[in-house]
This record gives sequence, C-alpha cells and structure tokens, in this order.
Amino acid sequence: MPELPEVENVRAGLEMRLTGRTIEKVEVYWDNIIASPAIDEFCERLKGQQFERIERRGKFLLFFLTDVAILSHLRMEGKYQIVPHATPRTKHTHVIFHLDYEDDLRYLDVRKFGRLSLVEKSNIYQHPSLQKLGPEPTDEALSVYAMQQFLKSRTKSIKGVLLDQSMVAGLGNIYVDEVLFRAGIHPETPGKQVKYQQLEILREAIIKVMKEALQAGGTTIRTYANSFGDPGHYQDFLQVYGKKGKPCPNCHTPIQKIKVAGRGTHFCPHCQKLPQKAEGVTP
DNA sequence: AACGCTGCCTGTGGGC
DNA sequence: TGCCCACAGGCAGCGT
Repeated sequence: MPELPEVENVRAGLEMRLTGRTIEKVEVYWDNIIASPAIDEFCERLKGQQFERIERRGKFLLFFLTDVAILSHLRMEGKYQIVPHATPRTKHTHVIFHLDYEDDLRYLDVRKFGRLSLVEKSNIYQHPSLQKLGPEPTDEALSVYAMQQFLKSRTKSIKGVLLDQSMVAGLGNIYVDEVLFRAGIHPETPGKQVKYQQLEILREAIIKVMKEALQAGGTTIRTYANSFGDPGHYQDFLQVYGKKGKPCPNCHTPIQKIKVAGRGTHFCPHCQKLPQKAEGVTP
C-alpha cells in the first residue's frame, strides 16, 4: 500500500516524465474512480491541458496543469504508468490520459479504491481532504509541542491517531507499526497517555523512518512499483511489520500480531508495554 | 469535538 | 486437490 515514501517516489518519477506534456483526450473505464466532477466534465476540461508540476501532500498527489489541477489518491493499490498508445489495456486500467507523442498516462487499480478529482488550481489546498491533514513528517513541520496539544483530548489508541492523518500526514499501517516499535510505545496506548518524553522519541522515529524509506525507494510488500515499474527496498529494513512469530530485533521475544483500530498490528510485547494504571498501588 | 461504524473493491490464502 | 469465505485496508460519509 503506497504511503508517503512510495507516493513521493511516484511523484518524482511522474514530474520528471510529464512536465511539459499535453493531455489530448481522457477515457474513464470505471466511473467511481472519478470522485468529482461528473465524468464528462472531468474529461472535457482536461483536454489540451499541459502538465506544469506535480506536488505531494501526505499521501495525495497534486497535478498542476495549465488551468486546472487533479487531486489523486492511490489508496491501497493505485498505480500510474506511462506507456505507448498501442500498449494493450489490462483489466485493471481504469483511466487513460492520452498524451502527445503517442504516449498514455494510465491509472491502474486492482481494488478500485483510488480516487481522482478535478479541482481549481487556486483553491486546491482548501479541498476538504487536504484541510484535514496534519503537518508533513519533517523536522521543520512536525513539532513535539503540536503533537502534545493534539493528543491532550484523544482517548483513542496512538495507532488509531497515527493512521487518521490529522496529527501527522503520510503514515499508513506499515510505517505506523514500525515507528511505534522504534519509539517503544504499545500501539493500544491511549493518545493522551503518551508521555512527553516518549513523544520526542516518537517524533524522531517518524521523521527518520520516513526519510530512510524514501531513500530506499519505498516498501514493496505485494505489488507497489513507481511509475517506472521499479519496486522499493525498505521491506528489507522492516523490524516488526509482517514479522509475526519472528524474534524481536532487540530482545528476541516473538513479535505479536493483534488488531488495533481495525487493522492488523505488529509489535513486541516486551519492548512496547502499555502504561500501568496508578490505582492499585499498595499504601 | 471526538469517535466508531459502514461502504467501496478484488485477490489471496486458510480451513476443510 | 478444490472450493468457499473471511480477510486485507485508506478514506469519505454518516450517526451518536
């Protein structure tokens, strides 16, 4: 599943290859992929538009064209590829942007969970999906103080908080398990019970893991590939995700898999303990 | 305000 | 071996 490092990799590849290219025609083969506007308007307004630049915010891709912009989320299995017009369309190809010079930009998605929206360039950052996002997981944007303020009123698990994108943007199920392991925090710890000192460690872990995964070209568990079709390599550095029953890299206790916030969750029961309640202390 | 549930989807793999 | 069904999961939308 593409999370921030994978999406950033896709962004860089697409920007390199699409800048200056013109869309001649758009074909949509699965209507629900287009969140808005209506299919006809989506296709019509993109005709003749030229790619200027491609940005990323959290796990969203922002394509800036001559007059309009496209907001794109890959969700679980979305992929972009650039191929010659003549390439046969596979059954998982749902949108084809016909470009100049006999090429296509194609959107593929086995699960059909991904979404594309055509939006006005001037107010793309006012889009509700982007408004909900917390800061980027970088040294400059993410502060311990803001995390502490955010968590003050949160009773739900720290894993649930990290998945919902509003405290910090870009992490998904894999990287949440990895950063909580590195910070020594049990995934079920209620948000408000994470101590300030642990938050400092968590912030560092988030920034470090995102940076390392980006440099490794992302994580390929099943199917992820960038726009060149290349897989990532960060799966070789995962410490807990997908390691159920394997020894913890720190203490050799078997990694456990449980369900937290409705998601498969991997952690070390020895290195990641729930905070103890104050009650029950003998006088 | 914060939380939890449901719908969207199809390929995979565990159980029998 | 082959069939069936539960499961996987990010986000939007909605109810509480």
